[in-house]
Amino acid sequence: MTLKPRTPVDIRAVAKRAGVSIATVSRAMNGITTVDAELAKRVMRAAEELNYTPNTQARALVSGRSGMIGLIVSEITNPFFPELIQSFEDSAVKRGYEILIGSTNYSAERMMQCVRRMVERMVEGVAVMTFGMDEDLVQQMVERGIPVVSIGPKNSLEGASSLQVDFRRGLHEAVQHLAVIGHRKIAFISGPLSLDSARQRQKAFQEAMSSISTPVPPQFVIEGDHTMEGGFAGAEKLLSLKEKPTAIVCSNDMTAIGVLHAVSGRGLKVPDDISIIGFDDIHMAQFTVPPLTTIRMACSDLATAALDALLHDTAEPMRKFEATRMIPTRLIVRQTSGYPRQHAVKRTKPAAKKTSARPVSAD
Amino acid sequence: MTLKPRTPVDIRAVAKRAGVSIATVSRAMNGITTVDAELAKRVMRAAEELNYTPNTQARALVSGRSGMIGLIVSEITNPFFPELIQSFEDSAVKRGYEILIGSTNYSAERMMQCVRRMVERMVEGVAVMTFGMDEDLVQQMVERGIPVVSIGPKNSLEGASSLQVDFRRGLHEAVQHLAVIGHRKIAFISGPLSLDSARQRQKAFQEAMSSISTPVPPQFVIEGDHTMEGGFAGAEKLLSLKEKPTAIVCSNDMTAIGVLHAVSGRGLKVPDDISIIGFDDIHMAQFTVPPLTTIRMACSDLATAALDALLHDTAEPMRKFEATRMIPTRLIVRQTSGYPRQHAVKRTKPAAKKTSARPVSAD
DNA sequence: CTGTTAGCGCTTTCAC
DNA sequence: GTGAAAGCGCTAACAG
Repeated sequence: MTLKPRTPVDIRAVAKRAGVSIATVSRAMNGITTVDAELAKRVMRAAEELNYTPNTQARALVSGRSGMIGLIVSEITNPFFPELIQSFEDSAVKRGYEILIGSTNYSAERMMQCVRRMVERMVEGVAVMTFGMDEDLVQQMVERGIPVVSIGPKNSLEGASSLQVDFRRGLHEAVQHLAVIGHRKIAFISGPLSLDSARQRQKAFQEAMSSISTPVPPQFVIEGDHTMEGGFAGAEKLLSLKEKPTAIVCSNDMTAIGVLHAVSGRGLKVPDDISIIGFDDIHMAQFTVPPLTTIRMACSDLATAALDALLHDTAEPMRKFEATRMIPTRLIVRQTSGYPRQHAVKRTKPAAKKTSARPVSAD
Repeated sequence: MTLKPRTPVDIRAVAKRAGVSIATVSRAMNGITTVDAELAKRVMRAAEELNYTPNTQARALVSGRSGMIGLIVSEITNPFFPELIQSFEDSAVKRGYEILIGSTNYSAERMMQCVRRMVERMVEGVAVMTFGMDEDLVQQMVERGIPVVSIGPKNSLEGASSLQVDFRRGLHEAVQHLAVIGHRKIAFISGPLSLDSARQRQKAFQEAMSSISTPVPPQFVIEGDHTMEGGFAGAEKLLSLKEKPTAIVCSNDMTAIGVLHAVSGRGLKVPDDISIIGFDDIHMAQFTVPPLTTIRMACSDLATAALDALLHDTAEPMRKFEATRMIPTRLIVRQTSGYPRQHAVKRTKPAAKKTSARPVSAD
C-alpha cells in the first residue's frame, strides 16, 4: 500500500511534491488561514501521499513550544493515579496538549530526575500532583519560568499556583456518619506523615473527632503508607489492642483495602464487627467485598483545576495568576459502614439513609 | 541559592564559562573519553554552576537518537498495565532509555494517535503491549524502520519481533486444579473477542476442558470485556442459569473481581458456593476478600523480553533479530478456589496442597 | 499571499 | 586533543 519512504520524508519532500516552498507547507500544516485554499489542499494531499509526519522535536526546538504539559505523580501503581492521569490526559488533549508523565515513587532521586526531564523536554507547564514534594525542586522549575501548579497550602510557593483539597469536609462527614450510627471508638490509619497531605488528612480527622467531643486515644492513630500492605499492618495493630476500635477511617482507599483484607482474614464481619471508611473513591471501591464506604476526591476536579491554572499562566505569563482553588470532597456511603455490634439497634445493612451527615449514596 | 538564569543557559554559556569551545562541552557532557580530563572537569563544573540542562529536543534532532522507547498499552486504568509500565520503565531506565507511554483505550482512533506520536517523537523502538492491535498500524512503524515488538502469534508481522504468552500452560493448570478438587461445571468469562489474546485464552480454556473430557456447554462461555463491570455482568448471567457453574475462570483479574462482587452481592460464599480463578496476578489479587486464586503472567517477564528484543534490533538493525520468546504463566492458588459444596468431602479451606496440578502457593 | 533566509541548541565530521 | 563549521527539520521574520 504505502510505498516505503526509505528516504525519510521531511518538509522539503512535501514541498517539492506539492510544488511550493517549505514555508508554505509549514503554514498549511499548521492551519494558518492566510494560505491560499487551493495550495493548502495540494499540500495536504502531498503530505498524505508521502505519509508525512512533522518532526516534533524540530518544531519544538525552533518554536519554543513543545506542546507538552508535565504531570508528576507519586506512583503509578496506586490506582488513584492512573485515574488522575486519564482525567488529566483527556483534558489536556482536548486543549491541544500532550502530557509527559513522571512518577517519583517517593524517592528524592526520582523527584530530581522527574524535574530534570521536564526541563529538558521543555514542557510548557508542570502539574505536581504528588501530594507532597521537595519545594526546592518546584522552586527550580518556577525560576526557569515554567508555570507550575501543585497541591498544597495556599501561596506556599511564590510564583506557583496551588490547589487546596477540602479534606476537612469529607472527613467531617465521615466521622459524623459513624457517630450518628453509634460509633465512638474510631481509629485512623494515616498516610506517610512525611507527606503534607497525609498530615492534613490526619489533622482533619482529629478535628472532626473533637467536633463530636470524642478524644482519640493515641493508639488509635497509626501511621500507614498509602499502600494495601500498610493498611493491613495498621489493622493488625489495631485489632490486637485490648480495646479495639469499632470503626477505622483510612487516609486512602488502598489502605482501606488492606484493612478489609486484614479484618476478613481474622474472620470478622464488615460492617457488623467493624466499619471501614476509605478516601479517594477509586473505581475499585465500588467492587470490593463489601463495597467500600469512602470519601470522594474527584480526580476530574483535580485535573481540570490544575490544567486551568497552568493554561492561564501560559497564556498570561506576565500577570501571573497564581490561582488557588478548593477541591471538594464528600462522603459516599456504601456497605463497609454500619451499626456497631454493641449498638442497641442491630442491623446488617448500612444506615445510609438515616444519618444526618448528608452522605451521598453510591452510584 | 541558584541565581535566576533568565538568559536560558545553553551550551554556549557553558563553553564561555569553561573557556572552551562548544564542541568540547558537548564531548565532555557526553562522556567522550578523548577529552582532556582537566578540561572535562572544568566543563562539568561550569555546567553545574550554571545549572545547565542539555536540550533534549536539539540533541535528538541532530543525533537522530531520541533516547526514548515507546510503550503502547490498552488502558492505563486497568491495574495490570501500570504494573507493566513500572516494570518496563525500570528496565528501560537501567539501559539508559526513557519511555513514552501511549494508551489506546481500545479505540481505533487513539491507536492511530499513539502511532503518530511515536513516529513524531522519533522513538527508537516501540513495544506494543496491547494484546491485540491493528496490524496496519504496526506495519507502518516497521516500514518507517522503527524496531517493533508485540505480543501475538509468531511471525505474524514481517520485520517485527513478537512475544508469545503461554496461555495454555496456566489455563491448563487452573482447570486441572479445579477438576482435581471435584469441579466439572466450569464456566469461562472471556475478554473482548476482538482481541487476539482474548481469543487465545478462551481457546486454551476449551482445550484444557477437553483434556479432562468435559465438554463446555455454550452458555458457560461468556464474552466479557476485561473490566470489573464486564465480570459482574457475566457472573450475573451465569448465576441466573438453571444449571449454574460451580467455578468460573476469568480472562483477567479485573473480570474476576467483578465476579467476586456479583457472587458476594447475591449472598453466595466463595469458594464454598462457587470458585473463581483470575488471570494476570495483579498485585491486588492478594488483597481481595477472599484472596484471589489466579494465573500469573509476570509483567517483569514481559517487560524484560520486550526490551531485549527491541534493543537487539536497535543494535543490529540490519540483521533483524525478530526475536520470539515464550512468556510462561502459572497457577497461583489462594482462597477463591475450593471444593464445590456438592462434593463428598466438605471443606472450607482451599485445597491448595492436595491438587496434582502443580500449583504454586501464594506469597 | 508566497518564497527566501536566518537560526532554534546541539552533535559531528574535518582540519589543525 | 580541540575548535570551526556544517547542518538536523522546522518556524518566523522579512521581503517581494
